[in-house]
Amino acid sequence: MKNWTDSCKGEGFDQLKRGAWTLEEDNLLIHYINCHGDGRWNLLAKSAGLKRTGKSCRLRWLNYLKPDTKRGNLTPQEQLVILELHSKWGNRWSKIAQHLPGRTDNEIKNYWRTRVQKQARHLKIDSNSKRFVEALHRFWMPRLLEKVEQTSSLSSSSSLTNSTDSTLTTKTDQNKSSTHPQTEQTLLTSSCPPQPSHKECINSSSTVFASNSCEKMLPQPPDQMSQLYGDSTIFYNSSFQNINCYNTTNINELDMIDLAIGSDDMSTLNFQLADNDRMRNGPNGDMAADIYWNMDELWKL
DNA sequence: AAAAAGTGCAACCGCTGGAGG
DNA sequence: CCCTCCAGCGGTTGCACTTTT
Repeated sequence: MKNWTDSCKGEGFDQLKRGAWTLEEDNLLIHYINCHGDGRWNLLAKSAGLKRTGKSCRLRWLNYLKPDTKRGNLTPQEQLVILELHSKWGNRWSKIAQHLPGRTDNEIKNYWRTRVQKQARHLKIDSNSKRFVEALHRFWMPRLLEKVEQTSSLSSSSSLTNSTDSTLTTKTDQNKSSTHPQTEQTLLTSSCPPQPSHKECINSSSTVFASNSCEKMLPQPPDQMSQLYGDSTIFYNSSFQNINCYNTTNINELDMIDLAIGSDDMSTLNFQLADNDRMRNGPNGDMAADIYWNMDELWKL
């Protein structure tokens, strides 16, 4: 079978450009897609006058130029979703990305490799091991939930979307996040069809929903924390031990995905300290404090 | 101040599978 | 079926930038 690269080696592809995209190229691609739509990427690349493979154009569009693509650090909510879904699905980045509106599979993959795997290295645990997953649920995710709560209280007077995107983005991210930020601001808003609304929530029994009407399906318990998150509404409880995921794009065909996390097998987790509270009382648990510190490093927001 | 090491992320690569002729 | 084209996925790389020495 001829692969993508082979199919691009024919006529007209002998002077293909590679590497970083220029402002002019971005403008060409955006303008062309605004006028003609995307798809048929090889044809699109030629028609738009881009000396790029269709594959490269597709990647640039989906990962960077497409409207509604979020930039900057992942919010604690997004990190929670990633950790949960990865524990269930593994490296199914695109599948995970479907539950994080505005985030790309590439971004999630990079997050996992640079942050999560780095933490696994610090702990000297295989990031694919059950032990590491347990560590995530035991130590990391509760802390993320705390972050969510803090964010919630801090941003009660303003929308979370705005506050997280602005306050959680480091100077470095601002510098790096876009090659041509001003171009995106000015060009990406024009003549693009609205993206489908996407909602996710985690209910009182820690259930993740992807639906257009999850609020209708679940009463909202009083002790539940909820958070507006762009087009999504996310509900968390505080235990986060069992998560069920309902993909209710078609509500009549509820697709329940059980994300139950085995929380009763912590004996395999070879940490010296048993619980979170003790871990946070540094003097009594140096090792755990180290872990805690390392995780804080990861979450630098 | 400069070099080395580390980090983060955009972009590329190879592969797979579906669609259509 | 077989072949080609294409879209999409996950893994990997290259490099700009930051931090450390």
